[in-house]
Amino acid sequence: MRLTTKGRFAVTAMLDLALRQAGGPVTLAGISERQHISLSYLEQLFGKLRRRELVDSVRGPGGGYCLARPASEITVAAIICAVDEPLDATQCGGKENCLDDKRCMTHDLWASLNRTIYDYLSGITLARLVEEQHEKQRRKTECVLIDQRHKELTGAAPTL
Amino acid sequence: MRLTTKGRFAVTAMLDLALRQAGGPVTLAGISERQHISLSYLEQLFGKLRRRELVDSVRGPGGGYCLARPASEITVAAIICAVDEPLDATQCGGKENCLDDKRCMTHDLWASLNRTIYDYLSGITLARLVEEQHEKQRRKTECVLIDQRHKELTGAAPTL
DNA sequence: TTTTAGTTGACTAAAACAGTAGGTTATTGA
DNA sequence: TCAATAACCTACTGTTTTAGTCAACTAAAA
Repeated sequence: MRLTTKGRFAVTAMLDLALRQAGGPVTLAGISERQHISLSYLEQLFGKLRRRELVDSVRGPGGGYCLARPASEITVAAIICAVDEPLDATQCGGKENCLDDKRCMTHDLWASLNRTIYDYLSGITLARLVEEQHEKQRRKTECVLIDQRHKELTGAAPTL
Repeated sequence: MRLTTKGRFAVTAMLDLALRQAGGPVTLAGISERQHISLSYLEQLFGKLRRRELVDSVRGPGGGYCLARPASEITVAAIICAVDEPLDATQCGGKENCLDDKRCMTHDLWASLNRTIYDYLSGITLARLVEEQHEKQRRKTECVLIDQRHKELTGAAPTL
């Protein structure tokens, strides 16, 4: 499993989508604006995400993309694998033809590393990321409320 | 932390070095031949490894490279970080200037992912890889001996 | 039928990857 | 002292990936 910025873009975009899909299909133009990812690049990424059936598309006005499955069934690993297509892992592609009297030391190392990363990312769903995001939002709101209350008590006019 | 084949080359080369350094400095030419990595590419990689003080060099005939520290104190993470220089992690480089009213969702995700991978690779030392390699060798030798013994018992001439 | 928005393909600049070429310096040992 | 060895260094090459642009097209809604 390769780890580059491409995967991060895809995850960021999917998270944005997950956070907003309650209000119907989400347009790439919107994601592009909010997350500062070029529209055309998003088009490429979502082409792959659609082919891997992680998202569904709706054309025409009011259209956009929705998650093809519940957010709880979409993992970060799946997203990264979808866009980072050649998940080259051990050079010899799992086969042990990297031999030459030594049979490719580090083969086991990379296979194992790959597994660890994949397992970790397979355990993280979009649903969980959404929840964390909401949690963060909640904490922020709380601070604002406490701040307002404090100002009321100390006689200052509450800020709009 | 980025994960590409470059890091794998470096780890493979360092493992080769660790396995042979008992017999004095190891030449890049030797590593190049055994591991099928181009000599000039190795020179680039070892330039970085030397600057990060993971290896020491000895010039002149009989020279080569040695580990700068005991193999038990050199981790795979250190090797990868040494050659994959820009260990760009969260785009915003750890700072939270990726804000824009949302403060870069996925920031936490990537920081956390990065940590997981780094921690995993920090737990793997060259010494452990060397040990695993020896273990593998031992098993292979065992098989050969058993095979010879079997042939002796069944009357076949032992193979040279 | 015009607007919206996805779909596709070709193309591009810049960076990273992997390797090449050609030189220099330091050390050894003949 | 001189030749061989091997590290060291710089610049250059070709390929792939990254990130993005552009233009044409299709489906659906208003």
